[in-house]
Amino acid sequence: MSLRHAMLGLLANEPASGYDLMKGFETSLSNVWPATQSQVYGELAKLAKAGLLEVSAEGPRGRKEYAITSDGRMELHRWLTEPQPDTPRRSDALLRVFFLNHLTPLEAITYLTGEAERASRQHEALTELEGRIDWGDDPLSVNGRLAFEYGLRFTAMREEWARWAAEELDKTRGE
Amino acid sequence: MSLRHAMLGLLANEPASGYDLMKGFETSLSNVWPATQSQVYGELAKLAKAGLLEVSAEGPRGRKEYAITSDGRMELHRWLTEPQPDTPRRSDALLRVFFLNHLTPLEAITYLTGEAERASRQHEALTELEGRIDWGDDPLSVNGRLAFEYGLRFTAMREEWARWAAEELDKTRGE
DNA sequence: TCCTCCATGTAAACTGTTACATGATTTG
DNA sequence: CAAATCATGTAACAGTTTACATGGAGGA
Repeated sequence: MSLRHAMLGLLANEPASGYDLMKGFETSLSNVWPATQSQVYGELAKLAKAGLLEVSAEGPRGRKEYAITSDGRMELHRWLTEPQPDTPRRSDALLRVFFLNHLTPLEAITYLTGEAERASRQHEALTELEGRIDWGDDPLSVNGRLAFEYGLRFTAMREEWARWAAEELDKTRGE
Repeated sequence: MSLRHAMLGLLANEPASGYDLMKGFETSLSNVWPATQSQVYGELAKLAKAGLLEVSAEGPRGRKEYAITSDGRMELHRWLTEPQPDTPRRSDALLRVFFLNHLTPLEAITYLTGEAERASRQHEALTELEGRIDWGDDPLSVNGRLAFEYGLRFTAMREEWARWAAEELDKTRGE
């Protein structure tokens, strides 16, 4: 149910078309809340119908620029400040860990070192991306940096854990 | 698409009914792959139809016990060893971070310290749970311990990050 | 003219959540 | 006999993904 809030958040900075929003989802938000074009256009219509957005301008090629309404801002604020539940999240990667005993010890260790490498690659990709981004003083940059740091810490943690887990299995294997 | 693999994984240890599986989803797998009763019964039927499971026994109250077939084991093995993509994951919590500039600095800091507290509570809940579990030598325990350690590291990382981020915002606020 | 980018939408399939509905068996 | 537990299923709805479908505008 957060796609709508991602869209409200982007439109709270400036009015934009569905096409413009897609660029936001493909770049800054791609690691946090990916969305498809189908979803975005569908949700724009729903949000406009609900009065949280309105068409603020029309351009060539049927372009419709949407702006957030004051109801939309209220909803965004409500979402940002509502009490958060302690959410359990799904994880493919961890699910596999539960069933590692159905592999040979060697295969299991291969899986875990693979995980470590994936995390490491993601960490590197983030570091590289961080260097390429032109960080400014604008709000999206300030918040983007916080999210970035989260990504760095998360990938580092995952790599360390996977290496540790592989070693644990390796120990057991010897017995 | 991993519900089916969670079910195959559980049934690869021992045959079970839908009701039995639900206990697995509510306990060991609850933090990794929650599932509802509706899903489980529906998927059992599909898996049986696809030949990955078969009804191995029937009991009182219409109980049907399912066992994994060799096709099912092959599919489980394939899933465990297939190359993993570097998956982007959705995160409500991080999405909010991107839009923190639409709150007052004080509200934003409140959000982040709230995040820290949630992470801390989850960490404590895990530590407490770890003590209560009767860890054995069975495969689920061995792998469960690895997953547990992941949870502990993850919640610790999240708390540290949120405290750091709150401080960052606090610095900016002073300027 | 051709290619790329801009731009919007619809339809089908799948996954997941919540609520509803039913009834047998065991235990206190 | 009442309550808890065992046990299975269906229906409606919400969110996501993939594929399809169309066409205008601008630049080389």
